[in-house]
Amino acid sequence: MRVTIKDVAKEAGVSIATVSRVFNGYTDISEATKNRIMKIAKEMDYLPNAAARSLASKTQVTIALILNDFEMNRKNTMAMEVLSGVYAYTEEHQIEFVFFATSRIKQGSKSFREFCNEKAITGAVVQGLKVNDPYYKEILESQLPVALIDMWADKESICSISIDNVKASTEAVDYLITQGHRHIGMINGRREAAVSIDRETGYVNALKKNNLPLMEYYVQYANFNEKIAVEIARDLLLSQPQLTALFCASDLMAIGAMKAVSEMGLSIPEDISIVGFDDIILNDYLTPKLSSVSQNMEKIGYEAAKNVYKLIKKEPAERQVYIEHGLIIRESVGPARVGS
Amino acid sequence: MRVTIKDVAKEAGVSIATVSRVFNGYTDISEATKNRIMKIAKEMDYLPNAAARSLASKTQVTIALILNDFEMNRKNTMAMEVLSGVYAYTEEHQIEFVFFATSRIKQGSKSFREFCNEKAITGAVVQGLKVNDPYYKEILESQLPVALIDMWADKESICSISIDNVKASTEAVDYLITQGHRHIGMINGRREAAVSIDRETGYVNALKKNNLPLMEYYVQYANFNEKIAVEIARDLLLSQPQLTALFCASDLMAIGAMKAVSEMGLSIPEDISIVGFDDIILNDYLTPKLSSVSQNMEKIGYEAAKNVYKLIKKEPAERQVYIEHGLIIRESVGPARVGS
DNA sequence: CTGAAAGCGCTTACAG
DNA sequence: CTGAAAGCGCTTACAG
Repeated sequence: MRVTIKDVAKEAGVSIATVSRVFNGYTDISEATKNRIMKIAKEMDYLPNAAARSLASKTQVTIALILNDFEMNRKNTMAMEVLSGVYAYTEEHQIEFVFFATSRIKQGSKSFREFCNEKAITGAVVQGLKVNDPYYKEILESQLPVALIDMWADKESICSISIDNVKASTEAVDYLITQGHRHIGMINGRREAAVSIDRETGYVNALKKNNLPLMEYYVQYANFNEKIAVEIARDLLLSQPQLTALFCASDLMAIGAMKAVSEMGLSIPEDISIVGFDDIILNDYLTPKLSSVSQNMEKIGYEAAKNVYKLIKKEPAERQVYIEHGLIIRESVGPARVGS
Repeated sequence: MRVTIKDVAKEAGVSIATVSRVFNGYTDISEATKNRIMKIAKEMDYLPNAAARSLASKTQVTIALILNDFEMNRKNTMAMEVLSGVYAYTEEHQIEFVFFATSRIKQGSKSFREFCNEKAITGAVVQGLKVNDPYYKEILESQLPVALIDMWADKESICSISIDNVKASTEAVDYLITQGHRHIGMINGRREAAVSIDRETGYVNALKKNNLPLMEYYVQYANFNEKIAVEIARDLLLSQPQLTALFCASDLMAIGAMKAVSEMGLSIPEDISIVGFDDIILNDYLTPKLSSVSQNMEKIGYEAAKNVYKLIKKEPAERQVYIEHGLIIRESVGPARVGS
């Protein structure tokens, strides 16, 4: 049988209330009994049962990490990194952590409120959600503190965490321009995704800033999908042969673009330069190595957890938190080819 | 405030016991009240609180996934896949799921029993453990049902899940021999790891079966580490120039070996053929693409959960469960170079 | 088929 | 500084 607070209390010759108090860090306990109880508890391998604790306490905090479309994420470790960051924060702060993987279909059968009810959630970090997902609407209607990763919502109980996608994209495209590129295409993600809009804005900003004309058809959408990106990139490069560089809103799409380029018999970066986004591990192993905008997903997860916790404690929290990003220069960008 | 069983009972005009019974699938309830309660519960977004349920019920099953050295796993998605498999099983069977990331250091401060106590664990799937980890010893001493991934323990409460590493390695080396290789080196992982021993046995078996002499110094240990593998592979190839192929006990080490080969000015597979192990996503993006033994970590996670559940229910479970593996042929293996 | 009541392992005012 | 007791949201024999 499991060891309970009763066992420890009996062993220490005190009431269960006293044992409970030492485990909750109350200060009005004599050092002597406190130490004795701690020692006995350690010997008996006792740790308060989390379920009982969360039931009995009105203040127990439980933060959920809700990962949408978790299964689809095999090629990058971003979901894992977010998990790692959220987990690290909850562990450091002794917050209960629960994990929930959902999908469009599952969102239909178990509502966000049902889930929160079931697990007594006090706050959630949500990743991978899209604006047309049922949970997005539910979160907007609920009062529950939520940190939304890579997604914006105008509500005081919600905090958005991401890198500054506009700025990061501007920098990436700026870098291409610095290398002499004047005709830069963009392979963007799903049109509706918040990050797509921001990354496109960044692209446009960079062109404007450098007085380069903005060609509408230079921007194509490949749904964050490698396979689609192959076709989109091929079509774009064939129809716009003056292009010398491609800015891609994800590394997976950049990899697709790279495939398209080599299938066309062109080389990177001599003919076409490519910059990706996310800086997934793969980049370093590609030939050529892919330059990319890096975002620290673990930090994003950590900060997301930190900010829901602020929201839970009703401390002032920013509505939009930006995490620093980077531009990792590798081999996929070179000077623009002459005559272009 | 959250909606509780009381709220639903009041709304439906029944006792909480009745509501509880319909949510626990009792059959001796009139269809009429059952349907009414379900309808009301759905409308109110009610789902039984898991903490209260696990406290009150003696039969509530909670399976933990314990991931050791989770942080170190950035380059492959194996941990994520195991998580995905375990999660899928627990969800399908309505089992409570809890996640716990540990490390050598954390194992020292929170014992396995304390953790199980805290989360009311009825069974655990454990991955990434080493024989000299404190938890390994604790698990051996405990009566708790545990599924150990890639690790063996001779105890009726423990079940081991992995691919048949001996057989898989034999097949991989056999394949190299089929391609004409007679001098095959092996870059193995940590000497103490169970999988290392099995994979080496498989290597030896293949040589024996084909009447090839076994040279002790053909086998080197690189700790499952890419960087170390670079050096080990270089040293091995320099000292044994007759080698035409390398069998590596992990893809990360194979990638290290590939680096060593190209740094030496040799090419793959013309000069040296390489086979890896694990079949991580990276393989498909390398140049040349890496051939490898594939293991379905998601399936392993799923089967691990299934088998702890059997153990929990005291159903007969095998002590050692093998999951099917594959040999994925890509570009890193060619015919042995002539004159060798 | 359904309800009243004890109990799961805790926390926390309330007394002293 | 410490204990007795109510209560958190459930489940489950026990009655009827």
